[in-house]
Amino acid sequence: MVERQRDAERTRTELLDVATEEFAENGYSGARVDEIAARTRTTKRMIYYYFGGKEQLYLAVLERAYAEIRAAERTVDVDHLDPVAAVRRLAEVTFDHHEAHPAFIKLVGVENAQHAKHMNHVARLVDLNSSAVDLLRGVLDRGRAEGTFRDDVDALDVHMMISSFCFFRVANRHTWGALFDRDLLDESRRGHYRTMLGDLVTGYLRK
Amino acid sequence: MVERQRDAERTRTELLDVATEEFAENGYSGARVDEIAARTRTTKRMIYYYFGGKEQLYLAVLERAYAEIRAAERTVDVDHLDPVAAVRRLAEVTFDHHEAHPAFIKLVGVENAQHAKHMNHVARLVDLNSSAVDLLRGVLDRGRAEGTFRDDVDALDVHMMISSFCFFRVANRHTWGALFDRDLLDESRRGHYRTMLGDLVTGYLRK
DNA sequence: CATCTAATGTACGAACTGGTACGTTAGTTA
DNA sequence: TAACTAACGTACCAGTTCGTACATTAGATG
Repeated sequence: MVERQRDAERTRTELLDVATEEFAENGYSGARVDEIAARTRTTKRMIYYYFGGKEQLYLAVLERAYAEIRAAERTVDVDHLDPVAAVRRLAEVTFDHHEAHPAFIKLVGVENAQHAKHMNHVARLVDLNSSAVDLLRGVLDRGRAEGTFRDDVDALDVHMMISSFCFFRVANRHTWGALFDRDLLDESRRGHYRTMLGDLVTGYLRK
Repeated sequence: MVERQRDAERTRTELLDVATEEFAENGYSGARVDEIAARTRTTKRMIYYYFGGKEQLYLAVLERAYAEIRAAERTVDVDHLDPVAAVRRLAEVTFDHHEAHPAFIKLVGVENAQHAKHMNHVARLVDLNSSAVDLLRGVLDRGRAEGTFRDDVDALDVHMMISSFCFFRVANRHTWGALFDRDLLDESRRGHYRTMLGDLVTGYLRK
């Protein structure tokens, strides 16, 4: 055995990284504690030392995944764009995020499969997410005041419209490949789908 | 022990019914063969007798679930409607189907989690599904010829647009309930979302 | 440099879980 | 009604998997 080096932070982070992949790929019950440990430079013992157990590790993974994606979203500056362009920009950012974070999408699926029972224990997640919708709500208000947007639309509905398109494309990639012989993530169609989403949303919003 | 009655068909069907729920609810690895058997009037032995094993049982479940939903779709008659109304009708049928078959939606998620590796062994599924898109393609052609629809739209893309909205609403119900305190399946919002989808799709298609 | 503790490694057990060997019986058929 | 087979039940095994008891050590602290 090579002489070990101690680095609590590194060990914790490494466990989280590997666990994220493992849980995303295999689901909660499908994920193997031994497998996670084997793919790190530490041992299974450390999962229990740092997190307490499989479930708490999963919780930590989930929290970090959401925190990362919402933090990135908040960096978007839409105030200098006109409402139509701003909505399109937000849709594009969501589109790009989903594509860049397949593990996150899978974790959302895993959590829904469990009726979001773990999520309820992480109050911080609610704040994180509602702030993302607030951004969109502001743009919609601006568009309404300006007269460009219809005034019967709800921000959360628009957020769902955008999310569903982006989510589906990543989440159902494999069944679509098998059933329709179409790779929804094929690079050559990326621009097409990105534009399509923008058209869809702005088309729906316009008076 | 009560005297047993023999009924091969009933036993098979009962196993499939229970297995559908079990796999949908717990995923492939999360599903328990013992649990499935316990919830039927027969024993675990019969799973191996009729299907061969856990994996083949899952395959049978998947195939039947897709067959059911596509069969229902084919009953829709759109030829007597004008293209716009026909598209709206197709969207509504898909919407209703997704809502009425949550187990099916979950199975799609489960299968994607496994990179659709089982689906590839069921050639029949491909035919089933492509025929559903053919129906839509016909309507789009008609609308184009008529001059109502734009002529740069692909039927598969429209199908995805519709599916993603319907799928998301059911699949991500729980995380949305937790994060945004909104029950996407709440009965009071059902009509709203159904209309919204129709508006969205027809709005996108119109010239 | 002696001491102490956070951090780490090893070995193992108890429960679970998919699968099977083997025996039994309901209902059909000659 | 005797013989036969599809249908079914019981008991058990072997591998897996989460979790833990216990031993060890790197590096900080005084």
